[in-house]
Amino acid sequence: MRETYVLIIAEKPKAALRIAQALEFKTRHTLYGVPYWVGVYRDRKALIVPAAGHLFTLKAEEGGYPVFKYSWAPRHEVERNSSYLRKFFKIFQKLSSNAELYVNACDFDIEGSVIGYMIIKVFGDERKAKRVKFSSLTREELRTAFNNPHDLDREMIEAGLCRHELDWLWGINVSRALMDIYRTLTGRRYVLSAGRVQSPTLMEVIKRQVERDTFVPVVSFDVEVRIEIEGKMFRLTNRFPSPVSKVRALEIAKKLRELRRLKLVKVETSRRAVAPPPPFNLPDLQLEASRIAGISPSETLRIAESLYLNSLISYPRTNSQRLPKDLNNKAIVTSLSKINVYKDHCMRLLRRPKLIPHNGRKDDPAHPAIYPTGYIPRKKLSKKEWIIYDLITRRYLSTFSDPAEILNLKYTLLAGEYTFSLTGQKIESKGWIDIYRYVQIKEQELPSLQEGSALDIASVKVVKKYTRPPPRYTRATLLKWMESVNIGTEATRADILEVLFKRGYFRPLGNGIEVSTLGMEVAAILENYFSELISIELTRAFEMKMEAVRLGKKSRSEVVREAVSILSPRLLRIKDMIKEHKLTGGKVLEQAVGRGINGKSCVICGRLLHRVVDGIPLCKYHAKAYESLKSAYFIWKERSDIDFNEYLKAIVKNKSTGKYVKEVIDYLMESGRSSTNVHGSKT
DNA sequence: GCAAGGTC
Repeated sequence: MRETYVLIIAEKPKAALRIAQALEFKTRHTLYGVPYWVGVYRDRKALIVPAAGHLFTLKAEEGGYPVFKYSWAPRHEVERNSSYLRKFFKIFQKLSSNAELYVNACDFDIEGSVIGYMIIKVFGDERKAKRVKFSSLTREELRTAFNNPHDLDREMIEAGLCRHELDWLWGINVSRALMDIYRTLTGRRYVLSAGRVQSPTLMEVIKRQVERDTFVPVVSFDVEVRIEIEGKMFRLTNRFPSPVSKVRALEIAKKLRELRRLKLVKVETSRRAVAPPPPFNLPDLQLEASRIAGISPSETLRIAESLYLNSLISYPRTNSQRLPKDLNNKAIVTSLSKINVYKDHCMRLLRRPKLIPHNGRKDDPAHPAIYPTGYIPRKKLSKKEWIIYDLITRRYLSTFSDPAEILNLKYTLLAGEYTFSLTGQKIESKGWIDIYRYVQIKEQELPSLQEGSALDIASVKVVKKYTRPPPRYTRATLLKWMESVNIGTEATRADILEVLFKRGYFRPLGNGIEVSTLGMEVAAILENYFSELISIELTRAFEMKMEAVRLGKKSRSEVVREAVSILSPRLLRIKDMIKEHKLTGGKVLEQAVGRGINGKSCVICGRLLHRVVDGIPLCKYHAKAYESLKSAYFIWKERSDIDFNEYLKAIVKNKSTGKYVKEVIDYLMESGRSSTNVHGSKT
């Protein structure tokens, strides 16, 4: 009889190594190029074999849509660029035949449950399977987990399978429907897509873009007072409510000019300590790499991945801002001191009795914050690899460093009933900023003045200010938004953004993102026919259903049936619409994507008519722009008393004015409506 | 070909 053994399934090679170390499995073998470890577990021979994430995926059983038939298939057979998975598939195929027991030791989350379960289901025996549960890969936790193996976590597996199925059902069906619509409209095949994460992200960027494009800057007036001390001019900060209107601002300016002098009524100094930032999690790293070096989030992940595979940094796909408790920071810092640029700072740190990191709040059950391993790069890193490595290392070193000490000096000045302040700021000790030098603290030195002294007002100016639209999204800020609403994961967000570019929904515009006409049209279809898919609420609903499945309160098939019952009629409705479009040679689909049709279009852009405002037929964007234009005029008039025509002229040349607003103004001017006060009375 | 989720 052949010797049998326990087969321990790890999620990835790195985890397999850590488990092997914790369980003291000393023998390392390789099969098909995949490492595995042999040792003794609970008095039995055991093997620890790694997967590489999901080895199986869902595959459609038929073309067309609605499609509700799918099955699990090996990923290397289904997906392009997944051939590296073949060797992992083969090692489980080979080593499963003599296994007497299977232990799923993948990360303790729903995906880990699925990764291990699918291997057991395909190659092994579900009846002879156990699950170990640990939330970090530390020796103590792993040993405890392996000493307390649980039965297979059925509900968790069901929840995981359910997540896969729901994402697949929505994603594949809606994508296929979109492609069908565009093939009918244009006669050409485009790859289009929609999904639980990508579609709400598209909508968010559109929302912001429409806000910007329909934005009308609002004017306000303020006074600016300057004083001159020792030949230098200083602008004072007003400590009284802004006058807002032109009349009021002129009044205040006049009074201040008459008063001519200010009295220094209070001198305050204060010291502020700015604590070092926490070590990086992936979103923070992506944001900083973008801010400092202009590297996109997906490229940052790719580079971090390669640094990780070369053992230079720890696991990068983490949301944690906390370093592991048992990390030997002294050894790492000692090692980093061999790299010239870090030498001095490392030496300073090493003189301390203890290195205590300034950990952040965010945590991740599976992995700690990103840190350099102390391993010195053997080959020369590429320029960008070095930037990322350097960022991570400096951030890591800074987190043990002293706070930055900032000295503030504040003067409070009085002229009549008006209070002003003037503040200076000086860095007294740089602390962590010395090593993490990407943080700028503005310094302003003030001449020293005595309380009670009188100062001449050098100038009083009435200034015009305008409100500004919210900024355009960039890859980095959009990634941060996804994180804030909790859609996608550390590993997938950046890739999903790239998908939106690849589909042609997004285009780069400067540093920012612009949504294309195609993106807007796809969004229109989603809004009209699959409204659930465009809000993050679908994710929330998924989460609640997963939770119900995980608690055994609902079955997977029940949840899947619900999804099918929502999707099915809508998909059929799309099919009907396409049929009707073809039959009538009609405009059905044009309307569905928001394009105007005969007698129902915007006079400005030709998009689908939304509303007739003041006798002008407008699409939803120009209608919104027109409304903003009208309501902002009330405020403008109150603050600066100009007529509508002057107002339009001022708005049209303001660079914050949205493009739809400018188009509305052009239309009003050309059609001769601008001289008519939109509120009814002639100007 | 289409999702989102793991990881090389």
